[in-house]
Amino acid sequence: MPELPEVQTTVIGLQKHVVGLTITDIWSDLPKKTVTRPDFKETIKYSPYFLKFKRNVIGQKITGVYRRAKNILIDLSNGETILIHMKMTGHLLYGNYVQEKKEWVPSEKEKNDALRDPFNKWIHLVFTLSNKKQLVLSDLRKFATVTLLTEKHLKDLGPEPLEDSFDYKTFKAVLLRRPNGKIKQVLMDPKVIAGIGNIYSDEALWLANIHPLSRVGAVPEKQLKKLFTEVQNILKKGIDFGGDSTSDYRQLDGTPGSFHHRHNAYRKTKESCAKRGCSGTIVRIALANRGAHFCNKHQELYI
DNA sequence: GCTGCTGTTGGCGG
DNA sequence: CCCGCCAACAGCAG
Repeated sequence: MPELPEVQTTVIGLQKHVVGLTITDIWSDLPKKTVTRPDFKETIKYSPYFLKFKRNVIGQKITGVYRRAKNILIDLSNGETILIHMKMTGHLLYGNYVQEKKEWVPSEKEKNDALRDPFNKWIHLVFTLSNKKQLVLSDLRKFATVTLLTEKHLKDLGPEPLEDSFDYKTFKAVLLRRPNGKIKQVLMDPKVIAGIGNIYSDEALWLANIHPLSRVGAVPEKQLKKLFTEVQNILKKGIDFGGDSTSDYRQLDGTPGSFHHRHNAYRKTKESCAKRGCSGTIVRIALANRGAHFCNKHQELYI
């Protein structure tokens, strides 16, 4: 599940490998679904757009790659920017590929066997680059979207939690816009803070000793300060470990990250709490159509 | 072979 | 303001 650390891990790989290369061709087996119009929030999102996208992208040099929230942004020499959102099971891979029959597979000269991992075989979009290698999108559940960036895409996003300007004052102010909201839901809302999803919200709340159903406005200052610190710590740790590969996520070279070996809460249901001196158990509840995992002892509920 | 679960985001309705 | 529910999809456990 790509959240901020997974997207950042991929962006770091792209900055190292594809900046300076020119896009020479684009292929997709699901052009209408994967490459959406920039106004994809509207009803006509599946109308033909792929040809226009190709005209704007083929022949352009990649001048820079960066991240905003969970979006990968690829700057082109003509001033356009490609936006890629990996949603739940999408991830980008880079290597030597060939098309056999309809499917794209790593070529014989590709020595990196990680690209042959079954999680990496759901290829629905291929950028061929000027060095004859490919940048491909593998996406088992076909939810990822690619388009050209417009102003509308990023305007409602909350602040970036790892930027220097993101201090405790900002954190408190954005959270308190939803004082009666459940703290886990508010943390995951991209309009409040960018980039935090289910995994990292579970882990940050475990570290900060706060129950996920706590009301934002009822959490004492001291605990809120700790949460601010732990949110930043856990996101940085996710990046340091190359992201989380509990599920489909893989780094640009096809290898799994290793943050999922460091979980204390996410998907630890029924296990003993790992906090020192805590005799609690990790439990799972449904919250906002997904799972919330937390320790039934040391995470305090503030209502 | 069925059901439910996995999770991102925007949209809709109460 | 806050909540629940829904859609897109495919694999997997039971």
